[in-house]
Amino acid sequence: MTPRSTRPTGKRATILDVAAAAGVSRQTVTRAMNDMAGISPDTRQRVQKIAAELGYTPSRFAKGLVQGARVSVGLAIPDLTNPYFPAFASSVVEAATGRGWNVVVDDYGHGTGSAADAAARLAPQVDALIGYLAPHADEAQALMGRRPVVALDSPGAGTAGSISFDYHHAARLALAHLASRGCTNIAFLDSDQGAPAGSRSAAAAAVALESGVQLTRFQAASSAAAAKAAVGVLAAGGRPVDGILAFNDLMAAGALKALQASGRAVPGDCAVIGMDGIPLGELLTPELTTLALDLRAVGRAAVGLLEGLLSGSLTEGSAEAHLILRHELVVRQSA
Amino acid sequence: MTPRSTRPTGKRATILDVAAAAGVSRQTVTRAMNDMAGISPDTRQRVQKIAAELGYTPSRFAKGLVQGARVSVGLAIPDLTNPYFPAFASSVVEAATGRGWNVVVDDYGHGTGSAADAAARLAPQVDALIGYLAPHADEAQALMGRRPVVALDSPGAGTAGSISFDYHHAARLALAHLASRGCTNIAFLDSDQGAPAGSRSAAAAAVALESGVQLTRFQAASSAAAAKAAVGVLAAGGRPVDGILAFNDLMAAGALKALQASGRAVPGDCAVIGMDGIPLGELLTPELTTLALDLRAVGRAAVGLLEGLLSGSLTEGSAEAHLILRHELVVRQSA
DNA sequence: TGGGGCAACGTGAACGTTCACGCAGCTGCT
DNA sequence: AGCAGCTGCGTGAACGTTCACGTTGCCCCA
Repeated sequence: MTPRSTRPTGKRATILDVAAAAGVSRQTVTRAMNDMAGISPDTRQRVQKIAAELGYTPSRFAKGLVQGARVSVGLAIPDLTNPYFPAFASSVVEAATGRGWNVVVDDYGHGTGSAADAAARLAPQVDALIGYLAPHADEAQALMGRRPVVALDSPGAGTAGSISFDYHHAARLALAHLASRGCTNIAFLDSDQGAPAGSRSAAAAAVALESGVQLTRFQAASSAAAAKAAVGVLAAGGRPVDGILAFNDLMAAGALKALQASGRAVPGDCAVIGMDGIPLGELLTPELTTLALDLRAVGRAAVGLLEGLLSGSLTEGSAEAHLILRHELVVRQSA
Repeated sequence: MTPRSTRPTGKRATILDVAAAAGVSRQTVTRAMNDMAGISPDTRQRVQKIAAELGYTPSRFAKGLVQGARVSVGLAIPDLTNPYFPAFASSVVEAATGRGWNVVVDDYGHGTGSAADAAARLAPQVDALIGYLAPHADEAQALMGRRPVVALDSPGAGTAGSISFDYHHAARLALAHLASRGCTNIAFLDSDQGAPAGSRSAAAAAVALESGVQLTRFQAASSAAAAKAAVGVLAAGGRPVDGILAFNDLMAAGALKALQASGRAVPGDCAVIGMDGIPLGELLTPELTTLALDLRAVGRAAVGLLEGLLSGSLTEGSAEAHLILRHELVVRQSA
């Protein structure tokens, strides 16, 4: 039917197939497809039409091989289901798209995957890597070789760049606020995932000590359901907690639900502070007081670091390549 | 310092640099790097060490050129900030990762971008495309040529595959439930984005007619804040609405907030039904009654369609390539 | 009438891998 | 002694593009 030229029907069309079908050379096809000069309007149209008919699509590999590659960055995320991460991912994608880069996302939360698996999958495909990689950030950097890795919330890792958070500062803000509300028996609801769990509760404990606040720590998986269950147990037994600081807003939401389910008023009987500052917090009842991060700034910073590292204007491991960001207390209704 | 061989310091190391430094041939380096047979353990180790020292990383372009490409699929999303989309994206990423594919994500919601922009960015980079592309699905398919596109919620588009939703069915479920609760003056809070806005409100209107329910339709942007504002206006004037069906859970959450802010009880004074069934709904107070989609199934289905289309076991445009999924009513507290 | 210049098109080379061979040298069996 | 077979390694070719030149034909002006 359609004149398929000599192409063996089944393999994809190459530039040579188009050239043959149009009776021109490779280069002329290139000129037509890429809107380059040095070709007559007639020929251009004719070639484009034939290319479309043949279903010709230039090979991104051949193109990448001969032209310098377009930067593509890997984004390793533990769980797109936790609203914190899409909020972060969104800002990374935005910043990357603005630079003409593209982003390959890997969510290693499904099944039993670890950050190391994600890094292994991404490494052969990308020029740089951003991610919540703890506790496998070093392994990820090894897999990437010279190519830069920016690790989030993974302090002390040997990656080219990193962004960490000042949990001492966060704990100070939160505990001071809870104390000023009259809370005396405060619980720190930590996540059992990621690396710096130890550092976080250590920070919270240290700050509690200096400010003379009674602080107990307990752990749960980083989800609303797990937090709910944990707080349910907590609320049931012993001396009642009158303030909860959660490791993220999702866990705080779960805590809220559990408290309400057990008939305790928030913030009346127990105040709750979250962490992250995701939009979810404003939708809850009561609206969530939280330690907010400027999430768009975090994504921008990560991509900015990568840009510096890739261009060489930032040397890997240098002080400027390791940012420490601070949370800000946003007081709403829950505390 | 380190013996950099003849490599011009600055260009990236190639397989030839490694071969020269190790005093072996290209092929032996290949054998060492890819754990192939036909090489002595000693040589393998030596070559791997030298490769690491030189920071050698095989070019994914050269590799892709000579071996059949690893499938990479584009995922075009309007707004990662709306929790529906990460939930969907998460299941797509999971299904794709399971097949050894990788996923390039483009969020075209930032700035003034449209689905067409996202498709244009992704087209040169991927072998297939999944996305909420309305109303530019046809354009996206054109950009992709023969490569398959699976469009979501974009019925009637000329894409190779599609997944649509039965809004008549959804409207029937919701309106019947609201009617059974005694609601008589119901509002449909539609989104002003995407293509099938018309079809959705048409479906709702049709169903309202058959069931003899009074239905007014109003529109807002697809965010909690916009929904809040819209409902605020609605609640202020005229005859009070006693039931709201929102286009998605995020808008429903906004509606909830607005109603409560204006002192109206939910569901006492006004019932609210959302759409999507994202986890957020369970965290709200009252918990959100919603028309739920099995989101993981949607992602699996999209990737499954793509697999069929890529392998040729599914012919593009055939009936089996166009799925229609149904929502299920999950009754919680808000209606 | 010669030739400078431009428009339109073609050709060798290069990008960095892997594939499919080929070729030594050694081992062990008949 | 002869040779098949294995181990370990090397070489030409191919993948599909673009870059940097060449080459042709034609117009126009001195």
